[in-house]
Amino acid sequence: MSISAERKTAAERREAVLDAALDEFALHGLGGASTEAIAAAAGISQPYVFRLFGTKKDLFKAVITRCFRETLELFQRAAEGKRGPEALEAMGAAYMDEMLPDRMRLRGQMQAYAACDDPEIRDVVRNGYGDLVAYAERVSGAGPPEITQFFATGMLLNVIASMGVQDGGEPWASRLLAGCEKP
Amino acid sequence: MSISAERKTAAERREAVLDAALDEFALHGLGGASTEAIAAAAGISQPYVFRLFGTKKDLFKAVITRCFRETLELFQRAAEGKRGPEALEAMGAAYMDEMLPDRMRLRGQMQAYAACDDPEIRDVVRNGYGDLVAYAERVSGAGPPEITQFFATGMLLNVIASMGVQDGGEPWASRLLAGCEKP
DNA sequence: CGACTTAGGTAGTGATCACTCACAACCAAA
DNA sequence: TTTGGTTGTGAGTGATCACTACCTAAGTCG
Repeated sequence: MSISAERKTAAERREAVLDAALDEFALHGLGGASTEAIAAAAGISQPYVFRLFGTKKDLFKAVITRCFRETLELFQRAAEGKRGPEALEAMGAAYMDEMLPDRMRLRGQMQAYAACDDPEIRDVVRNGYGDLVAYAERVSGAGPPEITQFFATGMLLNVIASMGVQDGGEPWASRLLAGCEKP
Repeated sequence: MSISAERKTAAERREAVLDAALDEFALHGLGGASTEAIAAAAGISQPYVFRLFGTKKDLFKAVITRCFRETLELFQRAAEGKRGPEALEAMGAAYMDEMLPDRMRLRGQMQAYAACDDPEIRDVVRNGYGDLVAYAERVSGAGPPEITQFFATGMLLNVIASMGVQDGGEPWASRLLAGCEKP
């Protein structure tokens, strides 16, 4: 090491790389992201990124896997002790409060959907999203119309946030957002 | 030219490049797309792509601009002569029939949302999407709850198609799709 | 036939890319 | 103190990248 920075466990480094990679992938996508930039942001050398994750695509998969897992945990925390429609409502509120403000996570999610042409990535996304749907169905006991509406609204919110029109600048966006509240 | 292929007008070449670029961008994103591949698919040399469009990003913007315009035209054709809720319904049906099967257009759309960190691209996407919303509101006369549901459902369909789970392979996806039909 | 515009190519630019290899420094246990 | 696993880097590798400078051939019009 250059000046002998402190040694950390590989697990800690992996977390740091995942954090840095989320930002880089979120901003530039799988193809546009630079492993050099990820390494620099994580505070390690670029070869060590490959030592820890093997491949850029593998790193991407690890990032979105963690992302989906954290979203599922967010849902679980929000719905804890609740059942039926109010569980769904709590999950939606938690999503709006904690997920939507996190621009990097949001963009990272969009990059994951966009990269679904690759079969390996598609599998990760499928599993992650499927788990979210399964959990929502199970904890709420709701059927197609409500569950679909729940996830459709979430998807629209993602895109609105991606476009950055959630701050009242565009009247049509404000109207779309108003329609997201349950009647 | 190598063997003297036929000369075309610049406008024709531009269309060919836009077609090729849609595929390439849809599959690999803005950062991951190769102008070399686009040129090859369009049947011209790579420098001529730059002569016609200036920059890779400019080409990307041109692709998504055309994409949004064609979607708007699809809506207009579907809603022709109709007003109120049945206009919205016709637009939704047209979207499912003509847009969803076109995987490249779908993925291209997702790539556009994903690339919205760039302000120039964000502007194009904002305008394109805003036009769609404005038209839907105007022709249907509907307010926030219906319009929001319309676009939220469309967004969910895009993602389901991106994940490739619309063919009945995943039960949870089939349930989500079932919820997309109007009650 | 020239003169001018437009369509299109060849050849190359430096930069950046993901990824590899060999090696070094640290730490723990025998 | 040696030994061996773990953490980490320096220095490259060829490939590919977006983009440019310059040239040529084809149509068009006098």
